[in-house]
Amino acid sequence: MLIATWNVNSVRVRISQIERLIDELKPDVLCLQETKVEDSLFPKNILIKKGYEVSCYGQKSYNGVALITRSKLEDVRLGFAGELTNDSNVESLDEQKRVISALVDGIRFINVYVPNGSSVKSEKYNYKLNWLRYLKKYLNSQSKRGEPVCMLGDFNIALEDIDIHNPEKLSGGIMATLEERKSLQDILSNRLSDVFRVFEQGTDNWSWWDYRSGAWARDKGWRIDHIYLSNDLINCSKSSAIYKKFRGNSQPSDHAPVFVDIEWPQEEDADNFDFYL
DNA sequence: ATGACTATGCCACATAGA
Repeated sequence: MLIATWNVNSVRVRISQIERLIDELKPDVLCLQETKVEDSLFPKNILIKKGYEVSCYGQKSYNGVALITRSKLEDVRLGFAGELTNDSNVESLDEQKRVISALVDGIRFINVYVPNGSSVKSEKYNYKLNWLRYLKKYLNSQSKRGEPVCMLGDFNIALEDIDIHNPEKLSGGIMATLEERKSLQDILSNRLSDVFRVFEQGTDNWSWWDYRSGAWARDKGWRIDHIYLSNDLINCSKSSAIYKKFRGNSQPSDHAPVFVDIEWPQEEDADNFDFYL
């Protein structure tokens, strides 16, 4: 099962590139962030014609997330309210459309677009930290169902210094403060792992390059787009990579797609298979 | 360097991104 996440920075501007990604990789699950469009204007039909189901949760101009899947989308949950049904505070948080989840082939996909935070001194930084507190509540609530989990998207946090091209200068700033990193680690705790790091331990693996200052040409990026798998799924992972070439497209998103390939559904006797060869 | 690009909304620049 091939799973991909991509911050497209406008689904309408990027739709032909999304089609190309689908034709090239044929992902089973594609999660988009920053779709920047209200649901009635989301270009669903193009994707349906390619054999996909689409569920989107968006708004005009800003934010917006979507799930695009080959298999049936089940138990779709929109916003924090979709999971935290008894929390009256989530209504105002959901004014920004940043989280959608669904069951696909028995896996709970949680597609998130974490707020950027602007700068550490900004009020938006507090909004980000509060949003992360609710993401933890969300995970705590959904984990009671015992579903295998794939939480993925644009986290707007570089977890380690090796995830930033210039940690000496940028560590401690927005997307790389101790507070943000601890918040995300706290959400992951012992239940979710960054699957990219199972296959690649080095630096210089970026998923986002600023449009400005020739960041792409100079390869000065950050790795802020992540795929987290629960322990049962980590054992099924076969590969994970950043599809860097899409950042080199003409009129690109500033993010590249990230994907993971997992063995799913699991082979019945996978452990014994080698024995019989 | 409170900058640089890019997208949106409503057609002028302001806002947001990261």
